[in-house]
Parts: sequence; structure tokens; C-alpha cells
Amino acid sequence: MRNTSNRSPYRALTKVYNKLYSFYGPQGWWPGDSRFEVIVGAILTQNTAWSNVEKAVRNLKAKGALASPVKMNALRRGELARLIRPSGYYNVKAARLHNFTSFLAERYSGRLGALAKVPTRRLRDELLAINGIGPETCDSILLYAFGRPVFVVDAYTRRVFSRHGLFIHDLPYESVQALFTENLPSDEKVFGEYHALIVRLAKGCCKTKPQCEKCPLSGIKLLAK
DNA sequence: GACCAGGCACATC
DNA sequence: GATGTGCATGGT
Repeated sequence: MRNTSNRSPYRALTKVYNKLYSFYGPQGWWPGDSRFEVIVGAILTQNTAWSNVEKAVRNLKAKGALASPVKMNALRRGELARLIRPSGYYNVKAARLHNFTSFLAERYSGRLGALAKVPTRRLRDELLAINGIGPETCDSILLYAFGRPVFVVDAYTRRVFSRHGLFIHDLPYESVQALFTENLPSDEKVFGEYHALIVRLAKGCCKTKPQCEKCPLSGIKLLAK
């Protein structure tokens, strides 16, 4: 990626991206066979290991519940909870999945294609208004299900970049997000890879100390003078 | 057995 | 507005 913001104190964000991309390669996010599966995965992975989400997704597929939002909406809450049990918080998440599918049924006749036509700003507001869809889940859906250039901030983003001295850990979500969106090209593919690469990095590094020996970011000064 | 994982809503102060 | 708590499974 070309550096498009040389005068920014955060221009190192581009350097970090390039370093991670060349080190790890493309991550191929988000895993999923359909737009609906991506949305369901985004809700199921809340505070949960992805391996557990995969088990739940398999159950949903076997039941045909991922065929369409209408199919899932027709399932009884208890049945839905039973299917997604491996993903944890199954009662809460069953309610959240139903909140989304009923929202879609009521406002968009259950059609994701209709939702996909909504402008990004309004779409974000509508998704955030659904109980159980917070900023991270919302932005994951916008980026990976609808291909909108929206940067996803998660606990890994905060941990990695605060450990490397870029910003303090407890900035508000939108402030952290703005650091990235204002200093990177507004490119859906870059945002998608960047978030996935941060997750990839965080799973191996930055857990206990600022920089481990094999950290691909070692030697990069995040805060330019 | 403790800790962690691709959060969020709600109660309380 | 800030902080604490409940929600729960499965891997390490």
C-alpha cells in the first residue's frame, strides 16, 4: 500500500500494514459462504473463540437455518439457542440473531439485497439500533458482509497498538476508528486485510510484553515525530 | 482449575 | 459518565 498521508503523525499505520501483509500474507477474511453467514458469524463471535463459532455454524447449516434470514427467523428461540450452544452465551446470542432477522423481516421484507442498497451512514445507524449489535459487530458486518470501507476496532487493535505506543488503550471506539480511517486510503480491501492482520498478529504477539523477539513490528516506530 | 476468546446491554452509583 | 456484572462454551 502506498503511503498517502506523509504529514500525519500516524503515517506509520501504512508501514505497519505493509509489514504485516508481507510477513503474514493475505488472511482471506471474513470466512463464510454467504453474506448472511458473515452476519451470523459476526454476532456469534462476540467475546468467543472462532473455533467455537464454527461448530455453531455447522449446526445451523445442517438445520438449513443459514439458507436465508427468513428461515432463521422462523426457528423457535429455544431451537436456535440449542443449535448455537457451542458458541457460548447461546441464549443471549439467539435473541440477538432473532433481533437482526426480525428487523430485516419488518423493515426490508427479509431481503438482505434490499438492506445492501442502504447508504453506509444510515445502514450503520440502523444496525447499531438493533439490540445486541454494538460498534464492533456493526462495523464487521458493514465491512465484511456489505463491502463498505469501515475500519473495525476490537480488543486486539487496542492491545497491539497501545503496546506499541500508538494510542492510549481507553480511547473511545470512534476515536480509535478515526485514527485509521483518516490516515489510510478508504479502501474496503485494505481495511479488511488490516483488521484480519491485527488479529493474526495479536494471536502470536503482544500478549505479555510490548515487543517479542519475533514480532514483525519490531523496529517500527509507530509515533513519528 | 484458571484463564482467555474476533462484545454487548443493563444496573448502579 | 464511569464502573461493575451477567451471559457460557471450549481450548490451553
